[in-house]
This record gives sequence, C-alpha cells and structure tokens, in this order.
Amino acid sequence: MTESTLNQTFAALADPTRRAMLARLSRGEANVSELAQPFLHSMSLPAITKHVKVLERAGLITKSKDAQWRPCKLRGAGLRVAADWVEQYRMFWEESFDRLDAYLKETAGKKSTKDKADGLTK
Amino acid sequence: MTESTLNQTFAALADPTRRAMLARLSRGEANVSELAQPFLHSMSLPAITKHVKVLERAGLITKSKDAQWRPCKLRGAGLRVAADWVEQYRMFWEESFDRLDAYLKETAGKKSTKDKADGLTK
DNA sequence: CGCATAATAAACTCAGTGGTTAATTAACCA
DNA sequence: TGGTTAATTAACCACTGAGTTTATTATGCG
Repeated sequence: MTESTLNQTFAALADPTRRAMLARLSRGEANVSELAQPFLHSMSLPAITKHVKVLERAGLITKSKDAQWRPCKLRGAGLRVAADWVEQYRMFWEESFDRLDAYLKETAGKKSTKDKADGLTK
Repeated sequence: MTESTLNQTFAALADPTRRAMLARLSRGEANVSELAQPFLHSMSLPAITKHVKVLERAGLITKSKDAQWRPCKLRGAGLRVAADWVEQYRMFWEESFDRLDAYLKETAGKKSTKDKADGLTK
C-alpha cells in the first residue's frame, strides 16, 4: 500500500458528503443523480460530480456507464486500505494493559508486508 | 461519534507526515523535537508544531508538559474513531459472497448506536 | 429531428492548509 | 544573571479543495 493511496483515501473520507455517499452506496448501486438527491437542497450537481470523482480516484467506488446514467458501486478494496492501516493500531485502543500484553503475544509472528508500509513497529 | 470528529480524524490521517508521527508514537512517547527529528531535513520546526496540533485537535494524541519539553502520547480512543467508522463496511471487503452472507447472519442483532451515526444500513 | 434528461467541463471565487522566516515565551543550568 | 534549548506565535505566501454559474456532451424518446 503506497503512501499517496493512503493520502487520497483518508482525504476522501474526511468529507461528510462523501461519507454519506458511501453510506448510500452501502445499500446498493446508485447513479450520480441518485447520489445527489439528498444534497441538491444544499449544493449543485457539479459539486456532486466532483465528490464522486474524488471517491473514484481514491478507489472507494467504481463508476460504469448505462446510457446517460453513471451507476456507482462501493469498492470494498478501497475501504480496506483504510481499515488495514488503522488496524495496525488496534492494540492502542484495547483498553487494558493486560490485554495489550496478551495482544502482543497473540500477534507475535504475524508480521507481514503491510507492517513496513508506514514504518510502524509492534 | 459526531460528524465533525470524523472530519478532523480522517483529515489528520490524510497527511503522511502525521501518519509517520503516529507510527513513531506507537513505539512510545516522544516530545516534539523527537517527533520532528526525521523531518528536520525537509521542513521547519514550526511546521512540525502545526502537525502536532492537528493530531492533538483530532484527538489522536495527547500532549503534556515536562519542563521545556512536550511529551506526546498516542491516544487509542482517537484512532478507534476511524476504526469503528470503517469497520461498518467490513462486509464489503470480505471477498466471497458466501462469506458476505455468513457475515450478515453472524452480525444480526449486533446493531448498536454507532450504526445510526453516519446513516449506514446493513 | 428536436427536446428533455444525465452528467461533465470550464472558469471562477473563497477559505483553509502546509509551508516559510523571524520573534517570543518558558525552562534549565553554569 | 545570562545563555542555551524546547517549543510556540505571528505574519506571510502559494496551493489546493469545495463550492459556484454557465456552457457542453451524450443518450433516449416522441
């Protein structure tokens, strides 16, 4: 996983409009105007187009063609990028220090490529 | 979990310098100049101060006082905010549709408050 | 064809972010 | 007290991001 992918992924997730779009897409495919519908009272369609493009470039959704429509689909692999990164830190929110100790033992020897990606050491 | 917390959290994570700082802090406490050390060849100390402040405001680290030093510590609860949000989408990267089906059954009845936070429906 | 709908493109504004340098605060120590 | 180290503040600049309005492309349909 490359640094700039993480940059784009997290930046994409930092906007509430885009998170809402992902939430909408978690209930199934939707084309751009369907994604836009909840927001048209507060922003224009071109603004929506831009948000969609950000999500697409971050790999969080895919967009296809159906006549004049552009059905969008959630892309699990994109979200996994964020999940995998943050998962490295799980031990820091497993509250008890006993459990933290247990965690360290539990995960010993599970080190893999992703551990090197952002310089994190367990 | 409020929307603006998620905004700040993900925005903070979108910068590689800040992620590297978190990685450093995962190996233990460090004061600002220690956090700065790997970056002083490419940016100034005030720039570091700003990054630290972003992490602090996002709740990803805490900063305390020790004479003229400002030891910083990773704050698990902050990272958990991101983890919990993205975890809602786990089913979308569990590749097989059989497993997805299994996942839906497995997590039935586990619905809690956080499910409402960002409008996501399972 | 002519028109309506879906979506994008272009050009622009404005605010916020990430960086700079220079100055300042705060604490320790000889 | 005066000097050194740690860190922050202030003022500034360039760039990007999120939004706008207007214009354009592409498709389906009567």
